[in-house]
Amino acid sequence: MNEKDIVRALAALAQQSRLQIFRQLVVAGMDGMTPTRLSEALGVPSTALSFHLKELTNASLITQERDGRNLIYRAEFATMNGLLCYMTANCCAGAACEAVTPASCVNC
Amino acid sequence: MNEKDIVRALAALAQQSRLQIFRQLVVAGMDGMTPTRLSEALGVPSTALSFHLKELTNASLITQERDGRNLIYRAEFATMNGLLCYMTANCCAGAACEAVTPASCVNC
DNA sequence: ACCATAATTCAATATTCGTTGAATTATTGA
DNA sequence: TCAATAATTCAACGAATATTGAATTATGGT
Repeated sequence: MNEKDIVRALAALAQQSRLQIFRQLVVAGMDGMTPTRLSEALGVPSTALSFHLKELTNASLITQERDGRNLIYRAEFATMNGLLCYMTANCCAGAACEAVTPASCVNC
Repeated sequence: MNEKDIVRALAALAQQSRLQIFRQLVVAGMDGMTPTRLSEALGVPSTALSFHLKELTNASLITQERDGRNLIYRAEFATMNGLLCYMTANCCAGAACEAVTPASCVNC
């Protein structure tokens, strides 16, 4: 994940509706959710929802899979993890400090 | 940290120059850096730098302290940590899953 | 007080973003 | 194939963002 990917992912999350959508999908886990359910749960009109789902998909923060006439969206945890790691990288030039490093960032 | 704070922080980081500034300050740790040094290190013109520093400050991602004729900016690790926690909260409805939870998020 | 340095504010501009409603595509079931 | 459901695309608009150069404020040293 390079700088451009990180900016893209952050921009995708830096919006109320999209942050809510993403968090909803994080909670849903591997079950995922359909646009219709997301729309009901969050009160986002379907046309706006489509737009936001595309933004999140372009940022690789969510994935899409078709199941009959429904689409299932799921959070992409690998991307989220990459984001968390990037932000704390090289913290305090490596010295012990007050900063937080996500548990799984040993190999970032 | 509520939803609005999170969106504000993410928006502040969702821009190439500001992400670079923030990371530079994360690396600098508690020493911090002056606008002049940041400008030199990153090649961001001072007027744009001021704008971006204000954005990051408004988002509580960095702090400002005066030292003589210099200002010293520092990363605010507490806010960054809040951000990391927020994104993984209630992951997979609490079930064991592939998601990452930052080490210090027990009390989020 | 004066000058130089440090940094910010202001005004203007081009670009990007979010939302809405209408129209369109895709899939299933009768 | 026809109707219904699921979801997306398109066009249009107002609002927010990033960048630039010029002007301004604040501080320290002589």
